[in-house]
Amino acid sequence: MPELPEVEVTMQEISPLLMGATIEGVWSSGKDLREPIGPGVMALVGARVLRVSRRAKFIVVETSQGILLMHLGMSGHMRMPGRGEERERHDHFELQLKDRHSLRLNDTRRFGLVRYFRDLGELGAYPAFAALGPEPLGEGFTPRTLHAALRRRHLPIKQAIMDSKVVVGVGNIYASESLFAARLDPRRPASSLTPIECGRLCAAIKRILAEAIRNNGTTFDSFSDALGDIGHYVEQLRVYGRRGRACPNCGRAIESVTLGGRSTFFCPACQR
DNA sequence: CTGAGCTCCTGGGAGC
DNA sequence: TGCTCCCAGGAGCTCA
Repeated sequence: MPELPEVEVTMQEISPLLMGATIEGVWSSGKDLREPIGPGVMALVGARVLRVSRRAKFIVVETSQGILLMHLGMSGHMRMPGRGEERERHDHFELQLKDRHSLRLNDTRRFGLVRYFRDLGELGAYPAFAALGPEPLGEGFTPRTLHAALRRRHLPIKQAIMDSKVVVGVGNIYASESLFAARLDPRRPASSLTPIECGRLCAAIKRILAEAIRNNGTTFDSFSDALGDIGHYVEQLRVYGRRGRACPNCGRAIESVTLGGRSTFFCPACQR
């Protein structure tokens, strides 16, 4: 469910709740997520939240007593329940805040992540964090950097842009959408893209992700943001999940193929 | 280094 | 109704 736009929307919504708050208690379900929630998180009790940000699909909560890194995985979402609201099935982690609502992570499939770091240095040394490529909406992601990153990659371009070393935050939905916007066939070898095509793709990724953030992300079965609002980008999807329906450009039927084990949607006429 | 394949986990829907 | 199979927004691991 969550790709970069969903994580960004979530981060923006939990930020006001967390900023300046004092963490009174930390609870976890005892079930492992992608990895066990280590006992280190208990160091956050008594801490004051100083900063909330996003890097790739990670939410980073900096406090006076260390850093909390959270990832929503495939099925995670945050809620901000008030006092006395019962926990729900698949709630796995909770920050209890002094004089405020709590923050709860609910994650059905448990592919999410909650991990504690003592400081920014330790976070920066975390391999999954250190190896991250450029932010798609940042200045570090340009046609030039994209072309350089793709030059030696022979796998399909769709898979390449989902590789976080190339660019972070582009998941399965927005990969198809971005390639449609850039008029590029998702099956093309990444190395075959010309600098001009890399320019189109870079611009398309930025535009699609920014649009999705403005629309509160995409709702499929259940994505709702931390305020319980649903995302509306699903109404804007041009190709994803639309096999057999008409291409919004040319009217030809959208096709689907499997690339890297993930379903991929495209217009065989518009995308070359 | 690259890329293919498998894995973690739960739940919903299709088909029989 | 109930079973089995397939699929789902992510990403880390191993192996060739």
